[in-house]
Amino acid sequence: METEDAAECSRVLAVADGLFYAHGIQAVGMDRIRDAAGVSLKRLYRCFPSKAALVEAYLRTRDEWARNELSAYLTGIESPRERILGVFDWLHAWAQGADFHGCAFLNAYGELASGSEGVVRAVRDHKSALRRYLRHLAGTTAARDPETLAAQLALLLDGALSGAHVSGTAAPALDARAVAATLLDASGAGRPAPA
Amino acid sequence: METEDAAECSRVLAVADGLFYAHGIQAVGMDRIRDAAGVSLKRLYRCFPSKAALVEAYLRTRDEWARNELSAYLTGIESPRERILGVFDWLHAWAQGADFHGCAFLNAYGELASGSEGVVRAVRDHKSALRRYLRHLAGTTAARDPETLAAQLALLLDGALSGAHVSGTAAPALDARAVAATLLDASGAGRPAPA
DNA sequence: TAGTCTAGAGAACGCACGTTCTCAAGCGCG
DNA sequence: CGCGCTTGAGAACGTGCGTTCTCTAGACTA
Repeated sequence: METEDAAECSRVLAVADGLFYAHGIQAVGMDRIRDAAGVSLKRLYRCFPSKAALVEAYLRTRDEWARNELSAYLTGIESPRERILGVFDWLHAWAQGADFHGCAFLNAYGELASGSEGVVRAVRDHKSALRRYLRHLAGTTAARDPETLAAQLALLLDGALSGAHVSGTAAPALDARAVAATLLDASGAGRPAPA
Repeated sequence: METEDAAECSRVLAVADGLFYAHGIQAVGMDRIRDAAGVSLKRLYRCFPSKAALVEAYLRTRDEWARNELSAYLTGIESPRERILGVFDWLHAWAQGADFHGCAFLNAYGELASGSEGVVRAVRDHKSALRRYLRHLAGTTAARDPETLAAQLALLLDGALSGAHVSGTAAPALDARAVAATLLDASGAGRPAPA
């Protein structure tokens, strides 16, 4: 029953994740989550003591999801340059899906930044984790200044996410890819990584 | 009284603009706007028949404000290249101000996209107007593909706005400026504009 | 079988907020 | 002076929603 509870809570979280991401957090009430998950409110509140707790769990889930998806997508790509460009290919593929609704973190930030300290923390944590990952990727190239390169790539990612979301097309991901290629060319990243 | 009414409505709009932008649209109720503007609810509703109408007026105001500010900032800069880089200098200056809270349109989109057709239209109108302006600036350079350059600059702008908002620093604007410089160098924009 | 404990379904509560209504005060006009 | 119209301030209403409470039905135990 311990494990049953955990499984149920996971299912609730998965349902909430889908609804929050698709329709926004404020637009989805606890009743709707209850109906979609097929549990009673009592059980729902046993899993997550408040909507705020559920929202934070949702953001943690999204963070893990994005990082797992991205690193899985990049697995097997040998060239550092191609791995970085692959970030934008991944985004392009994601943005083409019918279930794409932009960056869950930027959305949550816009909805709840004023009034929820936990959300602000979760968003910043996610962005800095992503930044570290890009820094890591930049470090595998011969770029003269990997830190700056990572900041610029993060910028492109945010811009492409916003642009794709608002415009409803995946084109900004390709624009961002082209910009990244230009940056890599200009940064000296074309040469093999230093020892 | 015609003009008095108009002046009062303008004042209401200015107050609403400040509150909406600083705290978010959902977080600011009509009562708060009434108190801050010092008018009765009746007069408020005479100026704007609903909160939705007020929000749309707010977005139109912001659109005009941003475009006027930007073009004023760029006035007098002769070099096409410097004018484009100036866009990011302007953003950097804006983002350093205490009253900076990111892009009003991206914020509104995140808050209200699901459930307000008018907001979606206003956001897209603003973004495409900005895009046309960047396209115009790109056209004054010798860039081989001004359309693509404009798309890339728009991307940088969105990314820098998001990044500056979430991080609470103006640094992303400078990152974006550096990327823009690299793009201009790579696009052939350094040469004088073609006849 | 009788008693007790649990869980589920949904009603109920409290609050926030957009919008409308009430009521009284002020002011022009016959 | 007296009548009606407008205005302002705030109460009131309806709704939505997060959270809690109630009531009933079933299961387990002695």
